[in-house]
Amino acid sequence: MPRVRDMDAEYSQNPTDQSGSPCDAVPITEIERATGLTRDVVRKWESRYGFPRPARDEDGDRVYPSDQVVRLQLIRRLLGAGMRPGKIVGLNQAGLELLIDQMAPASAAASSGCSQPVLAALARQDMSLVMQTLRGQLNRQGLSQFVRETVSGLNIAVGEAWLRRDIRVFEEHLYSEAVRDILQDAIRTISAPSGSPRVLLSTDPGELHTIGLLMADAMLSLEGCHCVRLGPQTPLPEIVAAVAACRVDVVGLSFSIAHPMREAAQFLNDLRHRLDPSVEIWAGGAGISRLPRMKGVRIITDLGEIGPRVNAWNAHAAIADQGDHWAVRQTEPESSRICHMDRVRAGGACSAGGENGP
Amino acid sequence: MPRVRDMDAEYSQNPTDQSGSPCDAVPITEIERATGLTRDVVRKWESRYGFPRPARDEDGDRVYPSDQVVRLQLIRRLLGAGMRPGKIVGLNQAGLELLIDQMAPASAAASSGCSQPVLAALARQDMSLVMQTLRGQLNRQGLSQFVRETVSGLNIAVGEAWLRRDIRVFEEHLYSEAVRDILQDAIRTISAPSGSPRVLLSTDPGELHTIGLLMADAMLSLEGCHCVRLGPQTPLPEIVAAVAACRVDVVGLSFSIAHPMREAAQFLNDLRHRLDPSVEIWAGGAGISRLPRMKGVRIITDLGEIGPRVNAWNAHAAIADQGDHWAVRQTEPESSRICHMDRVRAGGACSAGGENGP
DNA sequence: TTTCCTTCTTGTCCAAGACAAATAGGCATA
DNA sequence: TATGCCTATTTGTCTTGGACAAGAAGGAAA
Repeated sequence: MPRVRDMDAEYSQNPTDQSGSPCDAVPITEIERATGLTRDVVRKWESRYGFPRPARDEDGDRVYPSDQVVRLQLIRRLLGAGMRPGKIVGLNQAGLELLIDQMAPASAAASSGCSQPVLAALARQDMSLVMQTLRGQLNRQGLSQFVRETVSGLNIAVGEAWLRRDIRVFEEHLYSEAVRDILQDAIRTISAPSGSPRVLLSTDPGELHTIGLLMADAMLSLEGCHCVRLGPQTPLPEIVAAVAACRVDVVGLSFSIAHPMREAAQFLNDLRHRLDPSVEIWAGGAGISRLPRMKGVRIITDLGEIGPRVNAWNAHAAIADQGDHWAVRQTEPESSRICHMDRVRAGGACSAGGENGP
Repeated sequence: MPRVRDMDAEYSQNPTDQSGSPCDAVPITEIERATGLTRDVVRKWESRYGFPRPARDEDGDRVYPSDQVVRLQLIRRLLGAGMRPGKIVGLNQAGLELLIDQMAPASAAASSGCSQPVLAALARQDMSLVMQTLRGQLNRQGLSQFVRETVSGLNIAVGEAWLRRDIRVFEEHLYSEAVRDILQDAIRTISAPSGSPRVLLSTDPGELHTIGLLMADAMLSLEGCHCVRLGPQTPLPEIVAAVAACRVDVVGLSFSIAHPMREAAQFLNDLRHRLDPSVEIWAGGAGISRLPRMKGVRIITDLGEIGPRVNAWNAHAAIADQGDHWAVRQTEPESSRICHMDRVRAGGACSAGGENGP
């Protein structure tokens, strides 16, 4: 039965915030953006688990108090870590935080390397110290190790620090910008104008985490690949068009945890069907960590895989150039698709989650 | 009434695509992605205008033939150019293309400066030529003029070229990345670690166009300001927290045309009420072009205004240091708000609708 | 020409339910 | 103890038909 927009006093728990501030009356659209959960899901949770329990505005539309938004964000992260909605939706904040604590009890990532000093500097908004520390680490380790270890670890550490409320969202943003700055600068200094394979980098529409993309760009550039960056939010048909126009050999995509996995799977599937079979798809990021295996899509669970992967591609290309292109590519042993995609999960490339929303 | 999932033979126009290819049986989720239109809108059009008219799969779910997807994409473009749905939804493909052709008949912006060569190179995806042309122009003009004239003009030219179908969305993305690259590099070379005022730069949540932000960053850095970049999509409370924590003097915000104006107005209003009165708000971008004047918010209509504005701030700060801070600030003549804020529209860059919403 | 007001258009949200795909849990087998 | 299969439950996505406010258009008055 369609709802009737009554102004029943029953719903009068409206916060009557006399300043007119919107922060305690978040509309459902904003929830979608802030949490990555769809409207339908949020409404279903409400009816199934009794949470969230939004107030209503004068039109009868749902408006969520900010503490419920925070709880939804915590739930989203726990979901990404493998929890089931039935177990955690409806837990109060203390319960959620308890789960979080006992889930990532000082993970190795957070305490290794230069995570501690960076987090500390971040918490004081001392960006020059952050930059200095990162640059120092980059110079010590070299770009490859820096990306694979330091940035990966920091992404996880920052995400966990947010979860633990050690740092705030805007500090996460500051971190993102700092890393973006350093990576972009480093990539610029590598000149690989005509290497192979040619790789197109993007994220699916709705994905904003560009750090993962930059990390991939760095690793690929180091291997001599020619990277075509499309930036975030490229619609599928445009990716297809760009692949043809720019004659790329590989499409690299990054998915963050903030994104519904279902969509990522469908996106990859559609993309696979629309691309020439000779174009490979390499997908990475925490958003696809527990994706069912798909034919014709390579899941990159660790940035360290990129080097060997590029070498393999070039080897195949060399053979293919002597004819028999397809046969060789097809007989590629399927087992080479490693499946220890456990770790990285919730911690892969861009799990820092600093953008979209929270 | 809730639908009943019947398998009525009435709907048997299902394309029975034996290859299983999704190309002629596109689910509604894919429509959302491919067109940027929401499910709700597509369904409403179906009931209101009789288009699109999807087939149904065995579950009773809508599946769209690919030609209808194409028509929806054309409609989306015309909508972005200001047409009304009632006039164009339901037109056949020929009618839609006719409308597109007779619109956008080559504007002045597209033919000035180095727009022509850049557009031509872009249409061939010759990114090294694009970069070379832009860098040359930057060196000839200097950063300030380059930003104010070349980039501004190109943003418009690229947007119009997209409308005319001279370039595609992915080529617009390539342009964005190129400009981002060049601007970020140029900004890096300016060192102004401790200048004043300290400016925090962000966009409201829902805003993705970062080029405008980079342009502002460039202009501010040239004037010796210390810029704190928060990146796009920072929620309002986080901006407030960041202002306090980073002790900034000015908050700079960019709004693109793709954003509903009333939201921008409300955002600015809320922000104004939550910030300390001594913190100024400078807002720019085409999204606020015809905003009613607001107390305590400076509208920047032209990037050229930034220089004088910074000078004025520093002069006021000097006076304020001798007391009387507020009185002086308040008597600033309001008339300095020029109104030829037409250009810069959407930052042109990503206006193509590569993102989520209509 | 500009400003105001009314009417139409159009996007967003709602409720309640249907259902498939994913997952968990039990049980038998190697 | 591990592994595979099968059933029961969970959970996300899609459905219909309608309500409604913000926005645009069109017309009248200044």
